[in-house]
Amino acid sequence: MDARTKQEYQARARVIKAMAHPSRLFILDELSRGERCVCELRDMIGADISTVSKHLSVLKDAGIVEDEKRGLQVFYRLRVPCILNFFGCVEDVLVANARRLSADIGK
Amino acid sequence: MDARTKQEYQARARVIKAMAHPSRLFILDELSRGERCVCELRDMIGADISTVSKHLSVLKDAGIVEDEKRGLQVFYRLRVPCILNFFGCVEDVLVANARRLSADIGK
DNA sequence: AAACTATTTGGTTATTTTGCCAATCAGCAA
DNA sequence: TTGCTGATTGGCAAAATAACCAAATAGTTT
Repeated sequence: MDARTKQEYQARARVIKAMAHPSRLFILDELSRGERCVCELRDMIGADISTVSKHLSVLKDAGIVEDEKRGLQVFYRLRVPCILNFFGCVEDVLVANARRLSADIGK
Repeated sequence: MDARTKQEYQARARVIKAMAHPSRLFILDELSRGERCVCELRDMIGADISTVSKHLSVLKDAGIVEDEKRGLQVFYRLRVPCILNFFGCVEDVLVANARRLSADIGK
């Protein structure tokens, strides 16, 4: 794998890594239904607002979400909607895992 | 977010986290073209074979790939092909990022 | 059985990530 | 200006990841 190819995979990994956290997945799922301010997300997630803010900045740095300040609040929304395609496939993996698990128990 | 919902997002994050590494993304991309043995992947990635083996076990534990031993070699293949849908979207994010970057420079 | 090959596992160290608290910043209201 | 609210930033300790080497395992060949 040459240096150029390596960089390409690093760039891709950076995007996926940004999604690889329960709270951040939740945020993406929620934003798929429309924009939300930080305080709404904090209420739903139940973590410190600084924690939620940092999760959002991870998503923003990766280019997955964008923000807009209106008055006191900052609203976040998805920047690239295709992100949602991910969920269906992840669900497929989980279903397959569940099936394997019950098959293994059957043995 | 109740405990049950939290667990669901944790399960999803586990799958995505398994993909969130350059070498593991490369492996998935490569496996999309057919099964490969560990030594082939090691040659392509250029890391220690123990490192590659551990990456593969991360993907396997997540239920994304499966392995089969034939003779001395262990072959890995994708277990859930829809994983590949991810790449297209990740690419979209990267293209959008590149566009934003050049727009910012233009300012 | 002994030597050899392909892979996995254990252990160590370095690095990254996470989550909270405290402090700061930005916008609005009194 | 002063205070209040929403959000971000800096800093720290705990936890999770990553890569390598060395050792162990499994299967082949001689």
